[in-house]
Amino acid sequence: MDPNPIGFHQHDHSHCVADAVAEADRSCREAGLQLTPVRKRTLEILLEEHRALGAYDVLARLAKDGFGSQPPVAYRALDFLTKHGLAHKIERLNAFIACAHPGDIHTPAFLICTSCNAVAEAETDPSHSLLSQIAETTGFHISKAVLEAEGTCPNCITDAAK
Amino acid sequence: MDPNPIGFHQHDHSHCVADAVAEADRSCREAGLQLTPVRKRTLEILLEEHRALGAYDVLARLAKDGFGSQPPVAYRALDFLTKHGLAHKIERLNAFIACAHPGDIHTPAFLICTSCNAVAEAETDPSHSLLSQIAETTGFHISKAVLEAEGTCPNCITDAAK
DNA sequence: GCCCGAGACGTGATAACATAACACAAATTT
DNA sequence: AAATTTGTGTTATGTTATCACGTCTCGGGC
Repeated sequence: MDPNPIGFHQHDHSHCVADAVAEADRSCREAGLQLTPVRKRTLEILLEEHRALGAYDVLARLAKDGFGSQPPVAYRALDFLTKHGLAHKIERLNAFIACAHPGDIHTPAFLICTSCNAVAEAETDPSHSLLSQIAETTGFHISKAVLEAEGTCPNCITDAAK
Repeated sequence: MDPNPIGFHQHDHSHCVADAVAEADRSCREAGLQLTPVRKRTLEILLEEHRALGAYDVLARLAKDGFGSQPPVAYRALDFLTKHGLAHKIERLNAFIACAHPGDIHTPAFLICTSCNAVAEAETDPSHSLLSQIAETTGFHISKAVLEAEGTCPNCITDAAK
């Protein structure tokens, strides 16, 4: 598997974890939100792995770092992060991933490679989206959208062709 | 809650269950698939309820009708139905619903009302979809897409305004 | 200073969702 | 007749998620 699956290309993220955490720190302070130690550590874990992690994977790491070892510890931290746009839940995988575009207003769309398990977050323009159109014609008011596609990423397509 | 939430409007489906089952029967025979008693009954259950049902809800009904009472019984029947386009899984709800457009080639999109729990299946044109565009620009090959929106349906918006 | 409510965290317990592994039966193939 | 495939049932277990309760801390109001 691709060791650093970010949008399906190699990437050195030795610094980007720290940068992203600092940015999260700043934006939380600005919004009056508490990025507490468990929450911050949870975000770091997601950023370090740079892939979709199950809540129990996160929990195991948190426990190893001296935080609580029971499921609610992980779920509460993940709820906070997802609620405030710092992470997303991939419904198809029952897993969580750090947001690739924090701060931006966006409806995230995910591309899940079933070959290498990489997950890429694509930026989307909400106004053009299919779901928005449907909503408009039916009178349905959307509060949250889930857009996820499963398939094969460019890297794995190339590999398979060999 | 809306007693007959089909696309968010009232609907008499006293006959449509039988019709849909007959149609499924026919298409399975044509495709060389076995619509066995458990599978057929599972489809009927989904059609009768006309809403998203958890696998264990389905299982309880199957057991009451004399079929097996263990989870695999329901999961296997639901797998068969979803695999062959007779039903869909709503990932956001971990629940299953009968397909509203069996036979058509379509990427289903769902509108989930968080107020009355109704789920509507919208027809979509795969070629226009947002995900297709993303796939095209990134070189990702999509095998399956999940499109689900949560929000408030027209009926509940009207009710809330009163 | 003290009380109090809100928010955060930790715990044990349990609920809800899903699959693995195996036995048996029927239908089909060899 | 034996082997293979497909379907159904069972037991057991694995995985994901929430409930309920006690404690601590931090701010604001008295």
